[in-house]
Amino acid sequence: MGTPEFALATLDGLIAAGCHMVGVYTQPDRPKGRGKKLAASPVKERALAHDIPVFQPLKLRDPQAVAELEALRPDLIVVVAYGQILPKAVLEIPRYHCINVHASLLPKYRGAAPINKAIVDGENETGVTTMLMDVGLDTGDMLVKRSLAIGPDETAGQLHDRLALLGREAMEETLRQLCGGTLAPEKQDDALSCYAGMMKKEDGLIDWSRSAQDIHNQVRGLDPWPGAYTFLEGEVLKIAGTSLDQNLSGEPGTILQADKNGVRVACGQGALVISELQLPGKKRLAAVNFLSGRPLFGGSKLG
RNA sequence: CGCGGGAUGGAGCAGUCUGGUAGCUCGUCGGGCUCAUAACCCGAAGGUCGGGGGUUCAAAUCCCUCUCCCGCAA
Repeated sequence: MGTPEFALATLDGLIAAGCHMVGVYTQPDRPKGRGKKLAASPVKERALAHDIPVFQPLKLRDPQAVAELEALRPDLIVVVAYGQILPKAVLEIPRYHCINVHASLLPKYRGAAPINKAIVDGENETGVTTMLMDVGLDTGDMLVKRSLAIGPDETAGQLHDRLALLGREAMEETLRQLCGGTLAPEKQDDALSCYAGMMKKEDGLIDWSRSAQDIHNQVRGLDPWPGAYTFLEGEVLKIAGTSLDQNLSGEPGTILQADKNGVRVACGQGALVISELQLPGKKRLAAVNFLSGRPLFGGSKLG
């Protein structure tokens, strides 16, 4: 069971491992993109390409959906970013377990947006954890953990891709242990847990009174989605590709310099160097190109 | 048919409403200045104005249509 791109690596791993998959569950096709056209999830497309039966129940709680799943008689259910909470009735179906791959070092960052939140919080390490699912949200006993260091300028998109691969590895190791009978479930320490709720558009609004480091974390943690933004003369201005300049300072939100090297903006502490900017209807542009068509001068304010 | 913005020399934009010699900031190339430079000065090359059709003496500009890109919303 899985839905977004993040789940593809693990799905590929299972396919490569030669697992016999009786079915793939994914979220129903939803209106997507500009034309509001129905779009299949990445997992659905991959499953179809491998001739694996696809199931897309609107609600997994629906007794009919539960019965349908039961009829498949799965030995094991692997869940990666499926997007629906599995009810107790479903958790009890497989002969062995329901195993989930989660993109954080549990018990930290349970929930929907662990990758983004870890960066926004300025963490320098994260990872993936596989667990035996229970009725709680990412609260099951942990099985295999893999960690990696977060680069100082790494974006959520980059980290996402690395963690997806790490997740596949963790899942493969978990399967080896399962087959070898060496699984060693470990309880989570709830006292150390924290949750990463779904990211919202508003989380991208920049508060220039915060430190340059904090804003830098926010920008890369929300890149490529939902994106960090501020306002330029009443227009939404998305920014990306930031770095720090601790030698400059000024009234928060003030543009200190704007040239081919980037747009330097004063923050509560230090300054932020912006190398990519984007206005509504325009493409994301490198500072040098952006400034060619839209000159910015020191002294003007953002926000 | 969800709303909206856009496609103009290599890059980013203006010009479109009020049809009539293609403009700006960069980049590139040549020359100059300088101990030197991504700095400054002078000069040059480079464009079927996204594709197709129509109106007109004349279309980047007006009308129809197609393709692609992006913001919002989901």
